[in-house]
Amino acid sequence: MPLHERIRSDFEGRILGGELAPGDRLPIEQELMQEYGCSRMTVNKALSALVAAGLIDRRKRAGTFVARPKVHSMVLDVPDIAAQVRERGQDYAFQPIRRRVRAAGEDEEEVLLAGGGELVHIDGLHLVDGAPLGVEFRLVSALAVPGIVGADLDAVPPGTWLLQHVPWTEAETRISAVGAQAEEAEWLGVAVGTPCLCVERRTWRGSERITYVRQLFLGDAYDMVARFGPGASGR
Amino acid sequence: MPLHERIRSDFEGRILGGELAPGDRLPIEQELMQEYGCSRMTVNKALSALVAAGLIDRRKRAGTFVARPKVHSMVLDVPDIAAQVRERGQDYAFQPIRRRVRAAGEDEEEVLLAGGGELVHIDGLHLVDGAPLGVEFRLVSALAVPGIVGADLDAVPPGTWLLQHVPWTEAETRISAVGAQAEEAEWLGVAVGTPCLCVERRTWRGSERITYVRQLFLGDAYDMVARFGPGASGR
DNA sequence: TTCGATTTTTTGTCTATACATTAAATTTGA
DNA sequence: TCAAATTTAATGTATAGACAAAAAATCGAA
Repeated sequence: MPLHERIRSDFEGRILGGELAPGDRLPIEQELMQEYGCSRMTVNKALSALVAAGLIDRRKRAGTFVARPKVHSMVLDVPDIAAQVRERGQDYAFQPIRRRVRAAGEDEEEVLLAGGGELVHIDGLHLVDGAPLGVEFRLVSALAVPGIVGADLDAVPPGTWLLQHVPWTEAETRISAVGAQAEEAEWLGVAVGTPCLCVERRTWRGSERITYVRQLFLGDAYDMVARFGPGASGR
Repeated sequence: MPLHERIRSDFEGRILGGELAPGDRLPIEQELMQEYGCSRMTVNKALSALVAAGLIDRRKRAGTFVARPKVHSMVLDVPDIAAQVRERGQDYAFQPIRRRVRAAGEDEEEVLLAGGGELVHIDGLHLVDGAPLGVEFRLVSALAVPGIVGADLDAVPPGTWLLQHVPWTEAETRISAVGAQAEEAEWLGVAVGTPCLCVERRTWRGSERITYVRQLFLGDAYDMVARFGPGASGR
């Protein structure tokens, strides 16, 4: 393990373990140079990494301090549904319901997404061992993702297809609980009003909108897990 | 803007904008030194930051490449409910329902949490402008958080109190959708079976368990937001 | 040809030093 | 006394150079 990495993880451990509390002061770089018998650049590299991770704050002339936790952020594992289901030894399938290419409607969301072009509108069903797990309503910008128009989405669910074909994305996910509406309930094969986990996601590449998706999962069959901790900031 | 920062944001922009696609090769450090007229350490610092952000991969002898997006993880901002509500200009209050100090029950979760000591059991209601937003059922280890026994939790919700007093924690959150049960529905003032967002969280400091909480939020009044992208790794 | 050893290229780490920047601490001046 | 100017202690940025480590590329021999 490189020295700068050792210094970093030393202090990471002390902070996460509670030995160093928020507001506590860390030794100055000169002292750490002596303690670890290394140059200032090495110490600085270690501390810079801790700054990037949000664990410490540094102020010129004042020193280095354990940061107070600001936003309590966690890493949310967004499961690849197909992989997750298959991991449990069950069978996954995506069943397309509808698919058309159309112009954007009145909705501002649709107008922004289309960006002057057309929208590919895809509805489908996630199936586990033949039983519905969730329904999905998706819009994709034909301008931003030209390949989507001719793509074969019967084999691959559109989410997976997009992940493989759209290079780098920024996304925002909104999670809430709703009761299934009439049409949704019918597809899912449950009573109207059955609690479902609603996942809405908007995706960008740079400033260009790629897709909007709204997924409705049966509440008792699906849940999401998030972690917060030392492994959270790293990838 | 420092030079290393400029180099970093240059490439960040090109990658996020799609100009550089996953798998594309970046110039070697020597070329970047010439291009930016700086030393190798400066180039290296910029590229190291991009590695930390997960935007690029580097291999010795092979070079530097745009990374393929890892879609499985997003950053979930676990909101301090009180702060979030007040930000919207509404009034937040926490109404304690029950509070007692007791021994752990049969449940393995409770035994592990107590760790040989007692448990502080707190039930309460989150109120927005006087109306229920969610109910909360919480267990705190009295051994791990001695201060909790005498804490005044009428003014401050226990979640906020813990955040302020047990700073750096590791946590696991499970999110699902459920229908409100009889007692819960009564406290929330809704019909039994109303869809609710269920948030379960276990929290550690190091290997010591701190708290377990199960929150039930009205589905139409509360949602969670997660982000994936360049801003995700920062805090 | 094909496997194994050697070379070469590129990144990874570290040093020692220099000067810039910021803000706390101190001194100065009215 | 209090506020403005100065000093100073700490971090921030950058340089040039050295050697290490890994893996792709090349070469050599069975």
